[in-house]
Amino acid sequence: MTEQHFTLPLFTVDNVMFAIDNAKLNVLLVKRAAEPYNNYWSLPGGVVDVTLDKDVEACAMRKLQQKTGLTPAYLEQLEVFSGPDRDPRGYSISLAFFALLPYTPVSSNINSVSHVSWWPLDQLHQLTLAFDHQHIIHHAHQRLQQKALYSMLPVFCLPSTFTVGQLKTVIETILGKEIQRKSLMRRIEASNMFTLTEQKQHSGGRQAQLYQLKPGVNITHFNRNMGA
Amino acid sequence: MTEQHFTLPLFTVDNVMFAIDNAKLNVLLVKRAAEPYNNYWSLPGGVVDVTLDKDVEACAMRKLQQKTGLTPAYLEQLEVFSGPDRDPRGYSISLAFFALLPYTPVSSNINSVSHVSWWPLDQLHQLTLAFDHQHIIHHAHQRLQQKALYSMLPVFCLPSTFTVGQLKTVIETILGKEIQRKSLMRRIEASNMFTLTEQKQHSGGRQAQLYQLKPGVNITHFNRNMGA
DNA sequence: AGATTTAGTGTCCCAACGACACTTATAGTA
DNA sequence: TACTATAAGTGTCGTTGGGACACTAAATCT
Repeated sequence: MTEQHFTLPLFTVDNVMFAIDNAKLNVLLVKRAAEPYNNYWSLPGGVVDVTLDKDVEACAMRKLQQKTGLTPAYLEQLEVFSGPDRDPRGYSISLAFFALLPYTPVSSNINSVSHVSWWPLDQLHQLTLAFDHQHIIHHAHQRLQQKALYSMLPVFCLPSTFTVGQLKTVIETILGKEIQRKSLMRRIEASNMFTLTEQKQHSGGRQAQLYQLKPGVNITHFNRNMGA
Repeated sequence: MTEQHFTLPLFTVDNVMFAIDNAKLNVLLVKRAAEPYNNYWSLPGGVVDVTLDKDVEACAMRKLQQKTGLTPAYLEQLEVFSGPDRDPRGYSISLAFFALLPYTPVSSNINSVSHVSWWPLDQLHQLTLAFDHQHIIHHAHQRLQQKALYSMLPVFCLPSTFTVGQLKTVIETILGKEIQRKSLMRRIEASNMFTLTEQKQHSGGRQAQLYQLKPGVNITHFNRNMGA
């Protein structure tokens, strides 16, 4: 492995992918298999390949696919983190992405990475992550909480059809506090983003209405405050 | 594992700096003095100097200072624009910043750039800008309008002490529509971000109360919808 | 002194939402 | 079959923020 010395800063992409499992918010991490931070858990990311990636979003998607086998349901730019000290190899610039997905177990037999794993967010402080990835995750989490208050983003943590109860649980998990079911239904109604389907049962209760995203709806354009 | 050889994309920083003059929203542009797009108007920006810039924000500030002589009152990351076609020299990645400043005339005798000038936003469509800068400005404008609705950001287009009337004019210029003075005063009150000072007159009317940002207030953390 | 102009207030109404009690539908179990 | 637990969904009150707009206040101009 050749040690590279940059006169130009190194530009990389990192992904903070969230999913909800077992009523907990999880982040997808990969164990590094190279120096620096060999064997440390880190965010899945990498370097842009100008022959493969039509833009940085495509790069982020490709890296996620390649390193974790998963494809996010939602992806957006979070923020650029930069400086001379965040990578021991020298000045580096990283564009962090923020991604959501319905929880999917990961198989860790992906090439080039020894391990892939979902980690509950509330256990991350026990780990020492590579680079400033702990810091990046913290920012991503804050963004997720912000957006959960005033947008419908959390639906990307659910399958394509879902019930109000499921969405309520997801939002509560993200926010770490309870919300009013009534308020959520009003939001769903007012957003005009969803259609109904048949029915579906749940653990010992009345059957819940299934909702579904209307095709071609831009979910990021709904503004309403909740529990602020 | 084999170390792959990548053609590294060019990473640059571009600044969309807004100011209000003559009841119009203006963008600061510089005339390029090199290929490609020689003599085209463009956003002031450049490449990171790892010896000078402690991070990308510092780079953005330095480039603005160096190319235009102005220092923004507010600066935040906008978005990363990337792809193989936005720069004829090849694959490029640009982090765009979004900046605000009380209007200040520019002197165009800055080294390395032939001209610097404020351009009214509503005249930009008459120009052909370098690269995808028109596109970037469009995004920045949308962001500015969004934030003008639910934050106090527009105060950065005013001197450190200002009147409600001035702020009203600034917001109306940004949004392109009138807002209620009463509503604005309620927002100022509710935000708890400002203190009062003495008085000041205006063209043929009652003297207006001068407001001032409280020290150490993070202006980005006020959420309230206006005119949405 | 009166007109004009801008600053600031008082008040009505409506929309959004938290809170919470109430009704409805389903599964489990006696 | 009835009773109970549980989750889904509704009705409604009260609060809050903000649009609309008329009103008062203070300054300049003629």
